[in-house]
Amino acid sequence: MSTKNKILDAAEKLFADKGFNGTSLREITSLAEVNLAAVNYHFGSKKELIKAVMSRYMDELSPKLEAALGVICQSSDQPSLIEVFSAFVEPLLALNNFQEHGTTNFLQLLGRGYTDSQGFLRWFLTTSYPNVIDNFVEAVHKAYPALSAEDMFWRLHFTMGTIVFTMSSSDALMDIARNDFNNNVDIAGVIKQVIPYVAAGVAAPI
Amino acid sequence: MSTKNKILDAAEKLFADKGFNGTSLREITSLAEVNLAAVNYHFGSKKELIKAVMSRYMDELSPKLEAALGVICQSSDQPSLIEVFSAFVEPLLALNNFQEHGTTNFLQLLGRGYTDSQGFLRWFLTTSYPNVIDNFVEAVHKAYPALSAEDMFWRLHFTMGTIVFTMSSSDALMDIARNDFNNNVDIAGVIKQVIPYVAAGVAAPI
DNA sequence: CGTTAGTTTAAACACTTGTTTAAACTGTGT
DNA sequence: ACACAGTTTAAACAAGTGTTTAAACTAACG
Repeated sequence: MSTKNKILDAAEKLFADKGFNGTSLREITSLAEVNLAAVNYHFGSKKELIKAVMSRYMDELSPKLEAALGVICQSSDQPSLIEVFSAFVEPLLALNNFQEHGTTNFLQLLGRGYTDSQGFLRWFLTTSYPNVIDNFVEAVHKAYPALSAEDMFWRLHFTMGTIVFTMSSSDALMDIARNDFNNNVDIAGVIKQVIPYVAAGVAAPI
Repeated sequence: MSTKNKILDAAEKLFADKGFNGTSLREITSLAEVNLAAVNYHFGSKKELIKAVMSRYMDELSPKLEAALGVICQSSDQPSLIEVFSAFVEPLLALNNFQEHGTTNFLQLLGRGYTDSQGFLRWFLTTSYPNVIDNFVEAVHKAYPALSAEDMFWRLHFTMGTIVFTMSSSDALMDIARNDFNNNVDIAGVIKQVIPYVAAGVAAPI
């Protein structure tokens, strides 16, 4: 495996676990078993490394999401909100083939991107991958045409918050669920739980 | 104003803005216009300062929340979920009398507590103020008895995520809403938007 | 072989972090 | 006036941060 990929793998794991601010380059290079200076040689800076970690996932995920949402938009039937949100499931779970713990890591990283780093990552993501968001908004509008643009705006952000916040602490939550309910739930189980919740939230009467 | 309170006020503002990890003691003491060593003299460590900032709010808020939720629990009628969540509104908005921008600051800090600091703040809050959570769970159960303990657990965490995530980026969101919809929304308006969403989410069919 | 571009390495850089020290200052009570 | 507890202060501490440097290594090509 190349030095570059060793760094990306180690950084991904540590960033998801402890946040971008909370992870030092020395921790990353030590886990990756490469020299400290290799990060700046291959990526230029820590900020660029963060972008590279996120891009690796987004480049894999965004075409699949665009496609799945596009099918819903172009179908002649009116979709249910459950169907719209379910379009995310398979592409998200497929990240587990792409990388070990890919689904969890990506969703945790997404959450970090919103809370760490004063929003520079949010800006990077929304400007780099606007089609995903556009298709999503269109699909939701098709499923619930009565929703005004402003209500839509707020409810999509509430949904984003639910997903991202849940996933960024999903390890702790799954531990609690295991202890308190003897129910061995995994990331797919959490996604199954959250879809009815957000679908009902978006569908709430105005 | 005492040195201790000057530190608490400055720390609160900076913590809410940039997170616990992202704020240095020198930034705090410089904004508070006190000596650097004053933090360790009055609070012992940065960790204890974080706890103190949160405790100041929780000690103000938790009796009011317990009371408001207690009323619902002890009433003979079955409450709606909208009523349960509405019980939070007045105590939360009252924080604006307690401190400038108190509502926003507190909710942002709560969000930081879940994502920064590897969960030590979550542990501190749930063990220090268990009655609030217990009363809340009881009220929700009364409004929706069919919900199993496990489903309740997940949906309450989804709700927590919605609130906390929304509020931690509420400034940016309100700006967007102002630009895109010419609608001058404030924090009370956001709360009005979010209550139907979370109520519908928790009430979703199983 | 010798050259050269690409990569890895140890060391140092300048800077920031939370914490501690010991001296100076403050006001209150004797 | 003195003493003393409480508080503030400047300075230093050790440890950790991202980044840069220049030398060493590696492999491919003429």
